[in-house]
Amino acid sequence: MPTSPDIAVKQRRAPASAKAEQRVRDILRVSREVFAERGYERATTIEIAQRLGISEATVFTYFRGKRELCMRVVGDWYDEIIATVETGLPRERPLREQLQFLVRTHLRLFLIQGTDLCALVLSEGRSKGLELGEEFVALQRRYTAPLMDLLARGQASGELRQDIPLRLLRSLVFGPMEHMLWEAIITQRQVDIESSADDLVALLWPALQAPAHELLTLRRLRDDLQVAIGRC
Amino acid sequence: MPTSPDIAVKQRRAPASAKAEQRVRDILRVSREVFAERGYERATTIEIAQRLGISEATVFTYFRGKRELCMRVVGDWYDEIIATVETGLPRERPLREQLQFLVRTHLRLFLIQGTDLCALVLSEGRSKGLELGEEFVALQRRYTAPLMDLLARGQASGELRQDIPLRLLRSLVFGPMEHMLWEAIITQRQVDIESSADDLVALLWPALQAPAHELLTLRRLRDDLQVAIGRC
DNA sequence: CAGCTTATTGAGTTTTACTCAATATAAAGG
DNA sequence: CCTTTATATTGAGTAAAACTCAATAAGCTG
Repeated sequence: MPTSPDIAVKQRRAPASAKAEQRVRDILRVSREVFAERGYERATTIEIAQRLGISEATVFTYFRGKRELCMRVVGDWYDEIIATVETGLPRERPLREQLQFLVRTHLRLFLIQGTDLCALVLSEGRSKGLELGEEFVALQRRYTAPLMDLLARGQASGELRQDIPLRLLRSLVFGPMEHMLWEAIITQRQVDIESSADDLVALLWPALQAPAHELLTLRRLRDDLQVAIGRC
Repeated sequence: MPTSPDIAVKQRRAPASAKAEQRVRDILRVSREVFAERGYERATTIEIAQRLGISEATVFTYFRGKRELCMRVVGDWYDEIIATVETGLPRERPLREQLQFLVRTHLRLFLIQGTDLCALVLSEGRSKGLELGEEFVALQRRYTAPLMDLLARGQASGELRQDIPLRLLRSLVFGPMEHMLWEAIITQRQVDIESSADDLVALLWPALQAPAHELLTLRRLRDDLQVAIGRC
């Protein structure tokens, strides 16, 4: 359960003692359940407290408020995903495989957890992002870092097209994934994760690749050949 | 200000008289302003009432509640976008231009309106979609219909690849657009709409096209040639 | 055990969505 | 013009939920 201090929203009380730390962990654990089950609006601080058998006020001694609590829950979950991606990414393999790993892992983690938390992150992560903008932007940056790195390496090696800003390439990858996830949630459809991921990569790859050098080379070959044949 | 009755959320009181109709329009107009300025959570029914110089209770005689009011606001705005797209789409022009029109119009309408309403639609549209699921799904379907039609025509004519489900192609187009819009909102960056739209289309088009026949043909040519040269 | 720190909470306050019976306004009929 | 009836508006309230705080309990240390 990795908790990165750099994005951690400051709590009301610094959890000095072991007991306090345990409380914080407990509250976060139960909050994740409640937020996932009910969504942000319908989740109540009193329910979180009740499930732990503590007073509502205790929750507020450790967290500034409901919104901040939710951000911590979302942030911690992101951290788990980021860690999984960063450790598992096969950096020595071809770029396309790395992209495939990224997409697969992303979809799998979001959908396996159940669509509940996924919906929370996608919708609440957004609406709340506007208000605690700073922290959310930082989180988002760290979250997209592995992909950005991959894309940058691809551009540097000439394998990926360099005529489009990185930021747009990122949108091209994350946008469809989020759109797919959201669709899976609202239509309640069961999706085949692996094949959807592979389809998506198959679709994205030609768009990301440098506008076909191969094609240009081959065309020139053909034209030369025709000239040569003409001479005969 | 087109209001489509098929997705219109039923109001508390059927607006029989001209006066009632005017009230509904007034409330919707002001609600759009307030929701855009404040977002869903921070918008209050009392502020909407105050701006109109009426009692808060009046709002509730015409609308079942805050959520429903917000859905009407969002729905009406979507209707305007849908109407603009449907009337302006140049169906006789090449497919690529039609796609370009779609993307440009979409980005322009979302960003020109100011990012406020855009943020409301993107974030609240989502979180609230879960609860009033039915109507939202229907709205979404109508909203994506012009693109779906375009894609279907392209697949039928063989211009667009047929080995990927339509639904995924849709995600490929809408996903990045929403991602771009969202990024524009949270980073407060001013984007050049036209050039971003064109970049995006340039990026999407090769992905949507049928996997290059030309390329395959040329590769075969090259290989044959190498064999022939080997024989000499 | 005394004294100090830390943790917990009961009893509030405030805000806000939402209700409803009562009142004001407009329309229709004679 | 007055009465009746339908429609429109609202003041006064309820309920729920986030959040506060002074007071109390628990834990630790010398």
